[in-house]
Amino acid sequence: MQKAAIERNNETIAAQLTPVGRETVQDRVYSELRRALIGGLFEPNQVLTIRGLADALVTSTMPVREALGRLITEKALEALPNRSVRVPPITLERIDDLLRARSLIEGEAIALAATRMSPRQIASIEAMLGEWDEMRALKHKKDIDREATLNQSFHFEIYRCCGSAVLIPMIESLWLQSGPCIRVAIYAFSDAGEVDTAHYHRSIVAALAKQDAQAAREALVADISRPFAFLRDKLQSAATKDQT
Amino acid sequence: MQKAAIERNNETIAAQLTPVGRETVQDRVYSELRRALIGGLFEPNQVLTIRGLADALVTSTMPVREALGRLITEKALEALPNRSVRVPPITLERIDDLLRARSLIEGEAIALAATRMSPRQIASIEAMLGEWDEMRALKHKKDIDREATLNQSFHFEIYRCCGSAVLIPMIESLWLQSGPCIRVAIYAFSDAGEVDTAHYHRSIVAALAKQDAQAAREALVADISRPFAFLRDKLQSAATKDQT
DNA sequence: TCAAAGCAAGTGTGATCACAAATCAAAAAT
DNA sequence: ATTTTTGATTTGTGATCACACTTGCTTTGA
Repeated sequence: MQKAAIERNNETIAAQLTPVGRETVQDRVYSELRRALIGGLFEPNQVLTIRGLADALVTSTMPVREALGRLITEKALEALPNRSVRVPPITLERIDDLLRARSLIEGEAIALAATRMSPRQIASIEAMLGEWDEMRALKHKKDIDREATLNQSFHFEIYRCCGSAVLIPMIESLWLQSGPCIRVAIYAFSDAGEVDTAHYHRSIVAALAKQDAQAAREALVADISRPFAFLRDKLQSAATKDQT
Repeated sequence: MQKAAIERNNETIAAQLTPVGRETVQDRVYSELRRALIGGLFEPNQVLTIRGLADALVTSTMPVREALGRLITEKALEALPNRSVRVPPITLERIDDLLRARSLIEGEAIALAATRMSPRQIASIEAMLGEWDEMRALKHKKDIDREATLNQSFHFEIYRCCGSAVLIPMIESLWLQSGPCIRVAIYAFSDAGEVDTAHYHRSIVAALAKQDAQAAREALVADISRPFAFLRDKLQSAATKDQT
């Protein structure tokens, strides 16, 4: 019996091959819609139809309706009484509400991460920061999508170190909910002149490197407050203008 | 033209009729599964099959699979790599993780509620407390289901006053996730002798009546920590016993 | 001229079917 | 006796269809 030999052979094969994964269509639809939502491809109040999305994604309605259902339970989308679904509208209350929740939960996550991050993990984050600067220096034209993606990776790389399997999905849900709002703010930013966004990220990394949980929390809150505050002002001025 | 008369007639009819509501089958399945989960009808590690649930609920597979998908995104259920779904297992890490998240978020919610609750709302909570004692005094036999339901109403009545449409769904998700754990603890409680659960709730109400946010937060954390701590001890002793 | 009724296109929901993958048990081979 | 293979059953996934409800427009009636 060549059991050991066969076993060894299988192992060498396994070492060379990369797992193929068995992502379902529904998963791909879900990821794609998530990406679109966080990226702000859909604007607030826009209604989405199952068949419309199915056509756009070139699948049948089945995976789409299940993905939509999941996004609705995460409050990333909203089910109207008409049974149609839309991207939730932006209101002042919702902005404040989201910012408070994000400060609370992401603040806790980064405070936990501050005491747990290994030097290797810190270095990884710092490298990211450098790459970021590089990109920003290179292209004078603003690449908002790339910027947003990098920002997302930066934050979640940190959050992943908090060691909480409960908090992280909640943070993902919060990003999903604030995605459309943030994107509106970002676009407004690029018109209203640039702020030094890099500064915030540097102070986050500095606090993490010192394992200073409180400083990390404060730096993070300052970072995520920025677009919310901007959007808040924008909405308020729009509201007062409507009154005239 | 009798327009005014017709209008008046319609209004009187509308006043007598109660809206019929348009709950879908999927919604009912979802609610039912939620109830079962929070109530601890399913035990940790139990796998659920779509067809099995569909038969039990007397519907087709369609509403069930969508409800399951929603529960999975809320982390109330877990999707195994086999694509089958089970209720998540209890581990020590998960218990601590859930307790931390619940203390953080529910603590924030009650702190917000403490500054916002109207005297009328406080009175409503107090009345609940009385009804509670009454029930407990009446039946010497412990009615765990009723107890749990009342506890749930008590907490969410308070949380609803926090005025955050973002926090409340997160709390619901957390209850869903800790439901099976808690139920295990509760059952163990009833064997291990009763603790004065009423005391915790009284101190919560007292803090709310004084609008003392910090005291309310602390009282709440003490309240929700109790079953978690109990369960934690139980698991740890079981683990050490396994080692022998 | 304007509101109400009627019609047609579009949309979500649930049921059913086909298919592929997983699971389990019995049979075969070592 | 243990392992492997084979085959039957179960299970999740995706597609399609039927039905009910909504919506927007046209037509009808006052």
